[in-house]
Amino acid sequence: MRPVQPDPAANQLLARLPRKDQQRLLAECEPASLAFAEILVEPGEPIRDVYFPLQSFISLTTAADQHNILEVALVGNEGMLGVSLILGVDASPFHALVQGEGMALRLSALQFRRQLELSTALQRLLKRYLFVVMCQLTQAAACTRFHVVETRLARWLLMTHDRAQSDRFHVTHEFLAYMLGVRRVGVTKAASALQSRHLIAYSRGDITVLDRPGLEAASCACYQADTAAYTRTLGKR
Amino acid sequence: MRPVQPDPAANQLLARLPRKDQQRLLAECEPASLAFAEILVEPGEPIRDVYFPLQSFISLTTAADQHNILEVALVGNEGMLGVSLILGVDASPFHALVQGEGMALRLSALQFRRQLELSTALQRLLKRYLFVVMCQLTQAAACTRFHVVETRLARWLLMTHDRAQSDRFHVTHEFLAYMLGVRRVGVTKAASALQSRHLIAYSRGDITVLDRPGLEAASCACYQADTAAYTRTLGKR
DNA sequence: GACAATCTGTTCGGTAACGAACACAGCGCT
DNA sequence: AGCGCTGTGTTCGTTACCGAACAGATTGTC
Repeated sequence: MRPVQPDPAANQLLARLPRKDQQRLLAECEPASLAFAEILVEPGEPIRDVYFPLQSFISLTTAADQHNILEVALVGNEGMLGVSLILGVDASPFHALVQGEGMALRLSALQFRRQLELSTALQRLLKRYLFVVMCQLTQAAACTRFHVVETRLARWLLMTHDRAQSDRFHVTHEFLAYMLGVRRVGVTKAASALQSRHLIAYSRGDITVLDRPGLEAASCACYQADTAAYTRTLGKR
Repeated sequence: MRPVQPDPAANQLLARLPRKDQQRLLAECEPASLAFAEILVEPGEPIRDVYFPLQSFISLTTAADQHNILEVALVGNEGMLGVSLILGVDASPFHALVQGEGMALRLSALQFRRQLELSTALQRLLKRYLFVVMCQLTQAAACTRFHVVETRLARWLLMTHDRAQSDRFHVTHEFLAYMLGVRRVGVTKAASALQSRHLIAYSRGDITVLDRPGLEAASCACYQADTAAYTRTLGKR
């Protein structure tokens, strides 16, 4: 199914690099297959590798305390994991957990730093991406505070839909509850509401997006705000 | 009361710069007196000036929608306003609103960018500070989600206490409610709980911290997490 | 001293979450 | 066929917060 030699343009950040810088970076990258629920980084721990997701996508989460977890951002083929390295800090503020399995391009922290020194275009691009991540963190804080589970769920599904590059993906209510920082019961209620409106369908962890525009209408403006920040800072394509 | 020629070391970031870089930067700075409730930046708008607070401090807020506002970070003499410029983006993800009036050192965006080019030490320092801000945003998201008003209020008071450099500062319940994203009634209830435990005293907008250790015990671990992230990434003093 | 403005305290009914527990249904395994 | 695991649905009582409204208390102004 998957290309043996992954297409670099499958990652939107890489695709935005000038040919020369792109090739130099790709020469150092190795394809990595990310398994579901794999933990790539833990906060405090030094970042060993950075990842440019192709079909995979990764949740960034934080813990308020032992049992209270919250997803604060999602990284798919539009971004990268390990941006904090460009700030000269080799730690991560988040947990990083594979949400959607698939391929990514991997680079050691050392190699990555060397590539950064060699390419001002790469620096420039990733700094701008980091700005987008900051916008997303900010948005996440406000959204989580003010919006009800159902609209937050709709938003989450949209974000995942974008990154899964498929109308179907695998997530249980239990897992969603974990990401949204609510009880499983709350997710079940919200999800069945969306289902009864024929926006999604699900069964035993398989979620299908049926009506994308409807889902956008059911979500809060935070989704639009995120994508707008992305295109505004990084440009249209 | 205030020094005519402000002491640069009153800002902890500036104090961390090597003598030479510090002097070059200070030569370009002009002292600015920030008035309460002054708006320094709005999201989307280009950043005209950056500020290094001395005794003043500034709230960074975001809006989920028209009437739902939330503070996501606080900038005092330990930080600066306008960090996003180091990412090569001259927009801000937040509103910036003066919380505590007082002096700050101001620099135009243009001058600031020039200083950045001249000083790798400044770059290095501010990148690390930006990392700290990311940690704070993350923490804010989780704290806002999971912790009750009373502990969040305690945390807010501690953060402000640090930056006000005084046991007393002026904030009404109304304003606090705005920052914490809750109703004024909720703040009144939480505040009177803290007061009845003799941790704080207040009257018509004047809040006095009576028992700092007690307040720390009443707040969530998020406060410690924030300060820990700061000292961990920027070093002890 | 009267008045207005600001700040704080209290009340009401309503709601969206919470924790805990249990019921059941689909699926794979032997 | 029977069993167990995983995922979903539902219920119970409880809690923290909501919006709205009003009451009192302090302060500054004329």
